[in-house]
Amino acid sequence: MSNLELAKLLRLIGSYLEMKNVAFKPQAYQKASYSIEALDEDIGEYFKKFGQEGLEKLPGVGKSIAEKIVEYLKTGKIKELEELKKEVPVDLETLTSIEGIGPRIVYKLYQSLKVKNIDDLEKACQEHKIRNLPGFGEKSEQKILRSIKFFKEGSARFLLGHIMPVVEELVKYLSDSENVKKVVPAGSYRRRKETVGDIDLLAVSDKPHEVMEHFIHFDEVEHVYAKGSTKTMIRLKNGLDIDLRVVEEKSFGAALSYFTGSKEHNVALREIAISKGWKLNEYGLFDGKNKMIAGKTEEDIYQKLGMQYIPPEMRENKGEISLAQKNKLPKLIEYGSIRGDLQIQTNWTDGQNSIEEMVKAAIEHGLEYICITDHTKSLAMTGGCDEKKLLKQMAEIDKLNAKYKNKIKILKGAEVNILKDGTLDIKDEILAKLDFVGVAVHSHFNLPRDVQTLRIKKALINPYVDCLFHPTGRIINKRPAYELDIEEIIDTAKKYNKILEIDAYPDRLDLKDDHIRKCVEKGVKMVIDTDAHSFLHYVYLDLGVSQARRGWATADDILNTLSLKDFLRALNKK
DNA sequence: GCCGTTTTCGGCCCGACTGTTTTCAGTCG
Repeated sequence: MSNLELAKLLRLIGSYLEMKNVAFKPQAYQKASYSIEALDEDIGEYFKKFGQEGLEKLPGVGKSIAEKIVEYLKTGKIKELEELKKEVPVDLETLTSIEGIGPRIVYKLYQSLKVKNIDDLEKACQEHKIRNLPGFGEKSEQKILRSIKFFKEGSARFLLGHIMPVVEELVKYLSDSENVKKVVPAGSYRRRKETVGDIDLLAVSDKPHEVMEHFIHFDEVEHVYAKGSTKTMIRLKNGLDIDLRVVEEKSFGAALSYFTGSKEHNVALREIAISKGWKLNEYGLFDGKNKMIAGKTEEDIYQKLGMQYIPPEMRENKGEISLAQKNKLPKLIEYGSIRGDLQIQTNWTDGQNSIEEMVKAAIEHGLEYICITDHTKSLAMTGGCDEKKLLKQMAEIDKLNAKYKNKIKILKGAEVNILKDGTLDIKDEILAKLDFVGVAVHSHFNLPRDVQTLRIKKALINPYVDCLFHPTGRIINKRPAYELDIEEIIDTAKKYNKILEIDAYPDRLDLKDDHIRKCVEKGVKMVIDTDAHSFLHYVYLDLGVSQARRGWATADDILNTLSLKDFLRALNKK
């Protein structure tokens, strides 16, 4: 995990330099930071093998940054950063994660009001100290307060996609112990909710003391709240709280069901048990004479209660129980069943990797086709493609298709920007040459609901457009969706045979579960894309599948479960 | 601070938006 830590420090140096209005260096640090993050090997190991010279071969890393990396590897610190921190002792990372607050503002507020952290900032707003500063006013004060509120509401929960690696690592660490018979994460993590508050792990073991001892010695543990033989609670270095419970084998299913939830789902199950004169709790399902009739597996419990096994992603008591009782649960889309990724950015715009690098990684990931969808020209900050650049990219893709002929198919596409009036920033004649056209909103988030809806509808019904990317524009924990009549967008997609995207990127997951269910009900087709900006991002495909399963989608609802041939046929039918 | 099949020095994605302002600074992506 030291790669992520180092990347964070480099990014922080960049932010400090930005704070002081230093030109160009911030971007240089940012770039180097990406590069470290993208390295698929531990930076320490890499350094051992290739030395400082090797570090300097990493894109964006030159002599100066390489030296800082070596310093970090040897001492765990970077002197320059320590000095910057001393000079301006603010919680820069947290402050700048508030929308609308960047390094420059942090600096100004520190200089004038000694604002060091979010609490200081909130207080300064409430005491109306900010509105009197040059360059600020009443509105900026209110905007900051709103952003803080949003940040605080969201930040207690972790993004599922961000914590999955460490949870999986922990589960593997526990499984590797000879004293652990099995270990499974329960809770909202198992239901694959887009954010989780904490993690509940369940384990079966004959030697709980040894297991707990092993547990608290996991590398990432920062603090042990409590340690007992059936329950131990710890906090990881990343701030995530984890409870481990050791249960008896005969109760494992009951405990798993109980701790997986949701609470509402469990209450409904218990009511069904009661109606039969039984009792259901975390130890098992018991009949009127208190004899245990199920509990070892969840399957047994559901069966005894007279219904189909309900996948965790559906357990929200939103109608799944009555369907299960009628044996009519949908057959949810399976993990690993996506065959093509249709939203991929490359270094032609704001992606980290070249088209070829993305292609190679896609092949390794077992994908049968991908679509390159770089941003278009009006998104200037990404170096968006204009018509000419798109044509050039198409030629490049032709070459790569020849080179990787029997391994993968690369489709030509774009993430075309929807302008304020609902027109697109790429001419139709060029769109006509693309295999797959996605459109997306990247500006004017604050239009009135009806105007926004009309704008997006107009873009979607363009005959050359196939799909609406990240339809609601939300960024989880950061920015709410724009005002939008999603039902009307879904109806429009139905009417004009358009596809809506499930963007699987961890902080987007857009469409969200409820919207997906509406699409399923109305027969609107969807695709699951990673919105990859790096070859590392293909792993997020299954996060999209999780979201789709939470929206009760079957493979039929998701077009990129199809083979290339069938997918293209489905596109051409439109 | 990094980079180079037009450069080892001189560039470095840049435009829209917001909230402040009478011309701009800061953020976003």
